[in-house]
Amino acid sequence: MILIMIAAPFDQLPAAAVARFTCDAGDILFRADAPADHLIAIDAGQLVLVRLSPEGNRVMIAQAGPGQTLGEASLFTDRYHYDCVARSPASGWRIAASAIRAALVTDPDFALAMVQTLARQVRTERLRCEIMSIRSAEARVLAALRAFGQPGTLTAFADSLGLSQEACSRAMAGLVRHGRIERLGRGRYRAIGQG
Amino acid sequence: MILIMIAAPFDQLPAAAVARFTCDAGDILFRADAPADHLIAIDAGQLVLVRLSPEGNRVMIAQAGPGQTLGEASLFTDRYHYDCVARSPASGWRIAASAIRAALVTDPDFALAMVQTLARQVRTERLRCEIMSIRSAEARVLAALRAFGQPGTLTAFADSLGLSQEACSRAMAGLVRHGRIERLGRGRYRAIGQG
DNA sequence: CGGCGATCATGATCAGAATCATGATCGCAA
DNA sequence: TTGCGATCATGATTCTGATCATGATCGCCG
Repeated sequence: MILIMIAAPFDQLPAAAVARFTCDAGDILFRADAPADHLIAIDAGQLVLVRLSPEGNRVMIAQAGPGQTLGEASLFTDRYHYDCVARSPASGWRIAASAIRAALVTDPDFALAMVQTLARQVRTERLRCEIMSIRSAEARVLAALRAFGQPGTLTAFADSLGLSQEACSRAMAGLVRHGRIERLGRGRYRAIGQG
Repeated sequence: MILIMIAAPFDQLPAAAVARFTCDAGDILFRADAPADHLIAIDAGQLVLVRLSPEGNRVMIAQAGPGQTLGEASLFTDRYHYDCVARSPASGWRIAASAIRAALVTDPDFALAMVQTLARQVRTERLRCEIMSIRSAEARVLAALRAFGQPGTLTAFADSLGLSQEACSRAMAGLVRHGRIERLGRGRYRAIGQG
């Protein structure tokens, strides 16, 4: 038998509240305007939230990988506000929003852990907003590398910063020249002195 | 007697857990490495979190205004990691972290309200990120006006979008010309068909 | 009322990012 | 191994927004 652990705080929920999923790149986990009845915890792969801007452009809201969750807002709204799409083959858990709401009022430990998870998410999103308000491409890329590292491809990284792939690539090259970051390989970079 | 309401969910806490504060621009609400024993709910003004970068520059981590909270990390860590500084005259409440932790495990309604508040903040910040990734100044301003309206001055609005004041003003003028938004007065605009 | 600082509007110029174009490199699969 | 599509790197050009400069308008207070 294979045991696959589900990440905190959802390991405290009854087994009936969670369902395993696996998917391929391009699969849609949920769509905007669909009933928001579950959130998603990722074990492997990369998922992204995308939304169409009024002009019809696809805009990335967030990208998440192993250990992260998407769709927390579904707990208190009745419809999703964005599409959740797999960027690569991925697996994880769908967690019933109703079970989470129930556990919040009956399980103090779960409530504490849930608040902690959400507080971290707020902090991360605020940080992303501040980074995106940095004008210079090099400074923005450096700040993002220090804060989050480079989770996926260079193109996806550029998207998440509101930069074109070319501007991001050039900024990386400049930062390497100035000794602020190191190049791990083609399209893979890391801030100096970080894991 | 003057009654000043404290925002949900903190209105459910005992009175001893909250303390009113007012401060001037530049005042420091808490410092990095100080004991993290409270979080801050803002009634008026703008507060920012700043940290020193490896180069020694002051880097803004987050900014928050009326209705938002700062310092949620105090719930789970024993020291602050950033300075909290007032960018303008501000007022609000200091809320004891210990009281929040206690209420989370003893008061199911409070736990629900707290999670709801945080989930909404996550959604709002994600929306901000989405809007900031819109390239065109006019499209970005239009999206922000539709999503949030224009809360304060034009300059502050421009800042929150990562635009210069001049670019924002020009974008507003262009949107008015194209009939997408209406001008309520000098420096005050609104998306067509919104309150 | 008149003065003054803050905010907004707008023109001119410039820097830098987007875009277009092209070649290099990688990963995967036949 | 070879071929091919995806990704990355980089040059050339365009164009948008930042910046600088200036004037207009507003709110406030004496």
